[in-house]
Amino acid sequence: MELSTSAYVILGFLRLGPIDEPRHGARSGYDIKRSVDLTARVFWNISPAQIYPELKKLEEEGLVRGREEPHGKRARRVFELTSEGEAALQEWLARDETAALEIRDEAMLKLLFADAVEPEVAIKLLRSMRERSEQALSAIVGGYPAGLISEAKGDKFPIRTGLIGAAIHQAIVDTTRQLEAEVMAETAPAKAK
Amino acid sequence: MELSTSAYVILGFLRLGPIDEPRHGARSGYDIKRSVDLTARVFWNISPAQIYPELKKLEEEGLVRGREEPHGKRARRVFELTSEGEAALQEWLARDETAALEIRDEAMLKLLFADAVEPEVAIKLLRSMRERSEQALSAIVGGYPAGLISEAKGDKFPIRTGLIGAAIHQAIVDTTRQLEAEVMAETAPAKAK
DNA sequence: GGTAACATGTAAGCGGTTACATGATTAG
DNA sequence: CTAATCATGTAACCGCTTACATGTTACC
Repeated sequence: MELSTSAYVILGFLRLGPIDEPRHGARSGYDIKRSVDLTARVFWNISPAQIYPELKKLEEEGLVRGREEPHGKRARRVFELTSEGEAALQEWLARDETAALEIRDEAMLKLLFADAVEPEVAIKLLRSMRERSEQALSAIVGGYPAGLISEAKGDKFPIRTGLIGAAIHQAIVDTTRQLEAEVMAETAPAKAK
Repeated sequence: MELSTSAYVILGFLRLGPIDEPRHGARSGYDIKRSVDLTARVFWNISPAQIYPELKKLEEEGLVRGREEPHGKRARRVFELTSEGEAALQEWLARDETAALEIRDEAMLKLLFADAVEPEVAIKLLRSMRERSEQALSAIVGGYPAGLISEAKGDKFPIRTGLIGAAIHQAIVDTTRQLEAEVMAETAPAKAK
């Protein structure tokens, strides 16, 4: 039985359980989307249009179990892992394959070609890259409480994953700051001597 | 006139000119693919199936100029930027918009859920992440001579972009190594005391 | 009373990959 | 002689995003 990566994301978050309010393991599609935005967004994204059909498929395959749990008149369908679902998740985690890493960064791309434009434009590029990573950093710090909740439940890896994300963006901040200085020094060499 | 990001990648590499053998500015679709693999792969990828149709479109729009330049009986179609193409590239570079950054990393994803499995599996995950980035680092170092060629032509940003890529992967190597040690210490607490 | 958040879904489209097809040339 | 590289393309498919549709509840 072949599952898409998105399927495993859903299984994984159902296992982690609610990130913000610790009810029990059961979660809605909406909750999953919110959790992804809170903890995984830096390295993975998933849209509602993927989540809902995927949950249906997973239920048909017996990897998750859903039940209606409306709040008043507001529809709400919550899911939890079956033992088959947990097994599928663990099999995926242990699977011995080199995991795919894909980065698509328009900013780096523009920087690569920045010799075609004035240094001022390049500096702007570097600055906006830096600011983007600074924002990502505070987003990770903002998601830190969510990690703490996981940790309270005995899950230590959400915070560790956040650490890696933070290190990546810190590296970008440091390097772009350095390059900004370098390019600016070339722009105004009149000041030297 | 709206262009896709892939279109700008092609324009950008045509402007940079040949990365490995400095002929003149003209380049084939095949060359573009090779250059991307050599210098931009860490943060952007593009497949032949995108390049060839896009070159045709760009020629129709007058942003590139192509001519046949066969090597013996082997077909070869080389392109160079028109002044309109150069202008389009510069407009894009200077355009004031927050550039999109998208990361899709299965390894990080697995790590996020690693509490579901034995610590040994998590350590394996961390190790393969580290090795992946170590490989990326040597790929960047391997592409360094290509950057030097650009620099010889007066283009300084290819190397600078490489510096950022290297910093990112160095950060991953450092952080995963640290986490490996941390998890291993928890696995074998018997040794303590 | 209005806006934001909660909540679930569908349809269309597109950007991109995989696989295939074809053939020439060079290096070992 | 054969494998690798050079070189250009097409067709099919698919994962994913955007946009849309719909209604509820909480909060200011």
